[in-house]
Amino acid sequence: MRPTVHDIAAAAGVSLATVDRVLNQRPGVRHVTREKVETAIRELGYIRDVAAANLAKGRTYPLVFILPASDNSFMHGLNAEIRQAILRSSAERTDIRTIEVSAFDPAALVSVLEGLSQEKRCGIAMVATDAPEVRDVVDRLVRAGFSIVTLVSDLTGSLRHHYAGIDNIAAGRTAARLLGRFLGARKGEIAVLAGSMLVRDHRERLEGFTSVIAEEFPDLAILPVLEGRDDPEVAHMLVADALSRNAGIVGVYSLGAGNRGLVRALKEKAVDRTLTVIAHELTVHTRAALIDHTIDAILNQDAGHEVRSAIRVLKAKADGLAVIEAQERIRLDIFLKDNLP
Amino acid sequence: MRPTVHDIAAAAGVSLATVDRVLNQRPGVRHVTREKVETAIRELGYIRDVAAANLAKGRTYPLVFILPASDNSFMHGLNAEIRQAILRSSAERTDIRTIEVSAFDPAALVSVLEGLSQEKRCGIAMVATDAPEVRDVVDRLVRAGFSIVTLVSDLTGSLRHHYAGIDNIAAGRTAARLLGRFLGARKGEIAVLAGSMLVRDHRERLEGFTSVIAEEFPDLAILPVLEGRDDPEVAHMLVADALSRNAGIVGVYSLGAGNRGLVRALKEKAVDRTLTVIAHELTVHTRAALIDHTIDAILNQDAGHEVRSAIRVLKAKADGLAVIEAQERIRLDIFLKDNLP
DNA sequence: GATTTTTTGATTTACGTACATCAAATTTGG
DNA sequence: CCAAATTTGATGTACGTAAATCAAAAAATC
Repeated sequence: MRPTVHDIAAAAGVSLATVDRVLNQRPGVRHVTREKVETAIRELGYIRDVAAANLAKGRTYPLVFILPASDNSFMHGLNAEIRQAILRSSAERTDIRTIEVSAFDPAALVSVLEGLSQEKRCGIAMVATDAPEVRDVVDRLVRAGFSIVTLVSDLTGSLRHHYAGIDNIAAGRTAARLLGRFLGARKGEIAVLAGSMLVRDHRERLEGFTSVIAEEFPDLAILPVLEGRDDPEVAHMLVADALSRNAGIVGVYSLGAGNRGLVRALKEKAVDRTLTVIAHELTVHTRAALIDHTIDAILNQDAGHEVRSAIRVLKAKADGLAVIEAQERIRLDIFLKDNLP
Repeated sequence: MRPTVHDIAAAAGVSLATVDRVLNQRPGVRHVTREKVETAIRELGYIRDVAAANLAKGRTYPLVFILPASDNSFMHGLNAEIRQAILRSSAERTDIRTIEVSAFDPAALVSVLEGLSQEKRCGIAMVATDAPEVRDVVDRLVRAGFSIVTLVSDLTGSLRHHYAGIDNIAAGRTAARLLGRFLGARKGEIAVLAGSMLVRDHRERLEGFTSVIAEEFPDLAILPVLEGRDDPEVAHMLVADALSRNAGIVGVYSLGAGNRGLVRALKEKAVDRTLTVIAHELTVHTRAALIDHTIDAILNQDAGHEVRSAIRVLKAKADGLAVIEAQERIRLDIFLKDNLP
């Protein structure tokens, strides 16, 4: 049987009340006594029964999700997963709130975070916009005792506790290798469709992609990046235009959202030529395109996993517990038409 | 706040004791009274607080893992993950035991299961050997109230509650498409290395593989399957022999274990020719081979996820709770050298 | 050494559920 | 209508922890 507070009290030769004071860092314990108790805790390998503690405290975990107000399938999916999590919140003792901020807008994000810093402590999961002022508020919040995980897009160099998202450089590299290998000996040009080069995850994907193409597939040339702003209409226009004007395009890498427009452009302009296409994010549109061979492979991050992982990590941080690292690694899913879920 | 037993009692106009009798299906409640309580439960949307209930009961979840005594990296990994789970068992209230049975031996598996049927109820996670007599015991155990999930290898047609493993047909199909696309226009023969055609997952992978090759890559011919019995030495011998005798081999699909032998054979016999190789299971050997380009892609199932998923499902079944389906889907991981974990 | 302050102990209640006991009420059978 | 059987209520204890109160002991201050 695992030891209880009673065992600790007995082992340390103190009363239950003192053990409680130590465990919950309440004042009024001499240094030496505190040490005795801490030694007993270590030696007996005591671990607080979180379930019992939560029951006694009537505890809930206040969590806030901060999301960009972007109108694309991926963000809708992420929202849906958060709603699912809210449905489970009574069983999981969470109390989840979501806040939308305008996309690509560091100032808006900063003001929301500053608002939170005035409130009582909570766990924060945020899709980070990569800017120094954001980093600063995040660091301040962490120092003030908030737990923060970045979601989908990271904020490297900050004190955030965890990143629940894929390795975007690896994703770009993987896309490049798949494209290169699928094209085999073919030479030609590659069109790259991104959302915006202001977003870190898109920059990283592109970085990974270009470096592998350059290193290992010298016969392929990458055309200037098309920035579709994750908008299907813009994406359609840009891709259709590129395909019309450049007959040497043999492959397309779409590393952002707005793939509905991409697919439409491909069906209009690329019926006659055999293009190899890799896109990000599994949605109804990309899924259909994968099945009808318009797209050859889809790289995906599982929004459900990301949300559940963020919640698990934030709860664990709030309790000062360790997480199972391997469980929280968000994997890059590669879908061909044969392994669709 | 979620409703408690007290709320149910008040709403149904009965005492706490009666609610308790209904909830824990104890005798001594008239039919009409039971209905009243059940109505109140439904109307208030009462859900038992599992944490509090487990605390009160001092409950632990007795779980048994039944594994084949196979000496390969994958099974070692699976074992390691179970040991990790055992380390967490006090926090998760599990009481995990593992039983080894000789591999590919339905009779041995049946006798272990029959032994368990004599003991008190528990949750069972088993690597199934696909045989009618196994199906029969499993069905009997399920009817007797045991929860059963199959692990890695399924037992379709049985009453098992859940399968924690990948879709092996999809895995085979995916391997075929990757190999076909990587080979591009090249024609030639494909060597397939399996463990044993007596194992369901290997049969299914082969089935998926051959069907996609036949449908979509008619220029590729599949050679008779090499059965390496998941043994590195046998695998080495078979693959080396095949490569020596057949100059037309352009690709290899290794759908079982024993890849250490495969890699050795490839390095000896295939230095001069450009083979495309797809293998299953990420181990130290396949990982190194992926990095040095001996292998082109690795298909993997995450043993850690499988074990954790099996445990979550068995616990949920024991409590009569629903599982998050999407969370329990075991995905086929595709690793190129760029997205290794 | 007396007084104040700090530290510690003892005890209680609570969280939501399980489970047991005994008494009281109700139903059933004759 | 009475006795027996069944059903229901009332109550208490337990699980492991949190949190509060008040008394007692120890340490620090003068």
